[in-house]
Amino acid sequence: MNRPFTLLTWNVNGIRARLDDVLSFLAEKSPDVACLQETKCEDKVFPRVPFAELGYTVHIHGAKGYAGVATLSKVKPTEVVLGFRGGDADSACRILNTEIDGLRLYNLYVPNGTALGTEAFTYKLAWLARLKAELAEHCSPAAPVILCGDFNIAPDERDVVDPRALVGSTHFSPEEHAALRELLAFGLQDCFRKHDDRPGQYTWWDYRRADFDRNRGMRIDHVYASAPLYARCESVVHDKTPRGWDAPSDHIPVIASFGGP
DNA sequence: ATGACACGCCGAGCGTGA
Repeated sequence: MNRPFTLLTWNVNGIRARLDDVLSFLAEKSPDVACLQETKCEDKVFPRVPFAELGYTVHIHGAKGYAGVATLSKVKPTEVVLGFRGGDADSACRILNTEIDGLRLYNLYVPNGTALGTEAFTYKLAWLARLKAELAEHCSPAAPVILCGDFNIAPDERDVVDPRALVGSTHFSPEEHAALRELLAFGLQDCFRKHDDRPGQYTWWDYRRADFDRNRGMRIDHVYASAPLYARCESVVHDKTPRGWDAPSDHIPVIASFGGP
């Protein structure tokens, strides 16, 4: 991407349940690339056509009723990899790895982890370690690389309401923080924190207890960039507008803007 | 402390989410 571009990442919590929201948001913001998570549908029923009509090439990696990722781009990708490279297939449909106009873009839906001490939690940590290994083997931090999506980890105390209340809980454990640190040690930086050091800047709020109205959420949707792109990042916006629409996703869209090289 | 919302499974609660 040897020109300015914008990138959207959004956990939509069901693309069919959120189709009108996503289409109107894309039509208004017109990002060059859009990474969607939790599409929750098989590829054969993914609503490709309306996105194509907005000018996007559509790549999807989905499964029935659960998880699923989609990457939409105005420029057609030169490479598309579903899941991890090599080894067993990413049957959970959590990774869509594309190369778009020289940009290596990982659209990620990191496993939830459920609770500390569960198999799902072990899987989450192993999944992050495997991603780190793949980056080390196949990518260079000197190249333009972006990892974005729903990481299901709040990086630090500014990204949660009450750190003490989360002791022993998933999404904010020392183990998850270590796994994220290890992944980012590849050579990636948090684009949001380049521009904003305030606490309480969340991207997800539970539907229950009126948590959105009380701003009781977490910042778990992130855009991480390698040095050459981090330097070009001009803004990262958490757009709360769609959360005010009828029957919204529990996550809001995050839009990162990058200037020219 | 517990439960609280929502989605998609298919036609009712249930698994999952975070």
